Amino acid sequence: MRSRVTLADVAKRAGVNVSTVSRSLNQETAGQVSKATVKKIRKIAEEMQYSPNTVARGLRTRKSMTIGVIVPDLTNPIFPPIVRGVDSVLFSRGYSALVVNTDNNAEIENALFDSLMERQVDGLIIATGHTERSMIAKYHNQGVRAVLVNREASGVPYPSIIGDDAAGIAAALEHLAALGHKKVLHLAGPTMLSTASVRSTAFSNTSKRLGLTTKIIKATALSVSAGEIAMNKFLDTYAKSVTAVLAGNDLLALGVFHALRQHGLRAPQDISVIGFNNMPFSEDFNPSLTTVSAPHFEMGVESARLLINQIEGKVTSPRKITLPVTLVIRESSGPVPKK
Amino acid sequence: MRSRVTLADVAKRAGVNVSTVSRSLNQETAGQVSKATVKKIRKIAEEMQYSPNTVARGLRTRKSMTIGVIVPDLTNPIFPPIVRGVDSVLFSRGYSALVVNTDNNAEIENALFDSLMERQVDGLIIATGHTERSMIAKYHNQGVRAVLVNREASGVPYPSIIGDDAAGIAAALEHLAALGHKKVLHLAGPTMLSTASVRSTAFSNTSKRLGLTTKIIKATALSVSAGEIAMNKFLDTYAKSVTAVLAGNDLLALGVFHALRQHGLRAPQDISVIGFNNMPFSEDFNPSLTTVSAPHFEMGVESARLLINQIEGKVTSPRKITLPVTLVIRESSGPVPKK
DNA sequence: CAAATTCATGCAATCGATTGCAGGCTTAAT
DNA sequence: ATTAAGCCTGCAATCGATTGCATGAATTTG
Repeated sequence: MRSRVTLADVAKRAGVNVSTVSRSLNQETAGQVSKATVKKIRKIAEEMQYSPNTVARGLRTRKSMTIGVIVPDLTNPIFPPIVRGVDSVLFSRGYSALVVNTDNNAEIENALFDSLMERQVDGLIIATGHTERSMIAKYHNQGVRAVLVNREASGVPYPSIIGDDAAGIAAALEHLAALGHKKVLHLAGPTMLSTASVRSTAFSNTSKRLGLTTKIIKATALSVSAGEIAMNKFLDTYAKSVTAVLAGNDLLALGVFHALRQHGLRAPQDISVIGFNNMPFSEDFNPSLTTVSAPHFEMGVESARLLINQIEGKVTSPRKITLPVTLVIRESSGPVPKK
Repeated sequence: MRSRVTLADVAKRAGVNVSTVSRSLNQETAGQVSKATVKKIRKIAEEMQYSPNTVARGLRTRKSMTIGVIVPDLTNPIFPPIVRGVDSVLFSRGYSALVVNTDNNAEIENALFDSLMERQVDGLIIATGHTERSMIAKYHNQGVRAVLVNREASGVPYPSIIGDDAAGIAAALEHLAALGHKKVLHLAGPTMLSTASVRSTAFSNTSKRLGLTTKIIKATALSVSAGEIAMNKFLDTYAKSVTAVLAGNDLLALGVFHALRQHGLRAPQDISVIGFNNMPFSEDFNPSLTTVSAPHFEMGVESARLLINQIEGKVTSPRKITLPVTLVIRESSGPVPKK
């Protein structure tokens, strides 16, 4: 890399001290310098194409203008929209995002956390459901500023931004009930994941209220293959015991599609299927997936706003922001099959 | 953030100078310190949970251990695998990735570039096809180290890692020819995108070799909606003039599906459709998409390797790495319809 | 045993910014 | 005209590491 223009270079050319250049170029301190000098220095800096060295500045100011974003796996299509939402806010405020993937592995998460701390990030946006409470507690003990996104926050000292999972589950079940379904399966994600347990609880509550007969099975991960395995196992023994399945997320729902196909069953003719998230391309699945749409981009936006306000001490942030979700009805849900 | 343990803290506790601590903790300089001292200092550092301040180190060493990764849009499903490939290498070598999205907008790209430079990134991984040659030239003039990924490199001073697009297109066309197709449409991406023009050229060459009759239309972007619009327009006037369409990528192919549906046509019964990339979930489309599988994760891996080797001056890097692709045959391609 | 190396450590400069303090100069007030 | 009160600007410390050079001790060599 070619060496870049420094404050000292500009100062020399302008015949002033570096401190004057620094003050002239910084919005808040420019008032301390005469208007004429500011104008002259800005012109020279422009000509020389001066641009500040963020690393040097960060050392002195103890701010890196960098935010760590911790996700389980960028390859899961709900995360890119969140990251882009985060990014849009961060960039406009002069921050950058350092995105890391934990693969839901505590050891990796620890290593990544250390790496982020060494890089002096100013805060953390945590989108991993898996993160155990102890890990969060550790962050907090170290005085790390953070917000949680797409993750429940109970008993945790950080604010969180979530979609209204309970309302989404309720809307989905009401939709099924309206279609005449009485026996519904819930394919839940692993309980260690906060979204999974929240949705699972909402499922139990709502189905009780609606008077539905239910079964609940658990997948070992929030992935297509885990969903497929769990659903296959279920179909092997209980095939005709339910007329609909509500999956913990869209990937699990996709796994359900695969399993149904392997059992010669079709959605929605034999069994209705509903997912959660409205992930990109879920409308293009075969059949197109009825699902609960969560505002992932906005969740990213809100989490970044909250974090930065917290960092810059602007406002006392709310404990929790719940964003509305909407049920998107597509082909995969239909009336109860006549037997 | 709580203030962290510094070298000086460790030095004081150990009763030595900071320089001794620094040398003891750094692999390459530990030899300059007596074994006993090294051992003692490492123990103390461990106890105090010392971890280096990357910002301070970076200022002195003029290395930020950070790499800028420039993509058009993380939301396009081919990029997350590339980014994860990049990340896997970077992390294991102690680097971090700063991922930015240009949305194929030159102005934004410029701003992002400046921001990356201010952050003293050690190099760039460029995955934007759009980047004009002039922009690349600018990077090079500033002495920036970079590699291109998923992007053609002709006439450009940086090495590049690409999939074997020509071979992929050839395989797809041979597959179509073997199915009896004689009249094939190519739905190309905008020519300003390097992958689009490479694939377009390969299409022309191969179809000539195979003696196919062809039509070529262009979408205004590599997106579902752009593909849908272009294909709808084509179908409005030339509906029955081809029996197959080879799309410039999977998103365009998905747009083709939409347009076909709107015209009451089905793939592959009426028209066969082939995409490019084998993006995640393309096997779950309706119908499942025949496509050319490109090794995106490996492309990310190789690009990161190349860049780091270049930065650390290990080897003279090759000008170009071409990774093999494979045709994945699924439901969307079938024999020519009997009329 | 003296001279020459080698070894281990400390001192201090450096990277490129920001910022508290001081001093010179201008302007205003008495 | 003298003093007080700004207004600008410069000096120098600082952030937390790395590293060239110097120094004194330990070891080797002749």
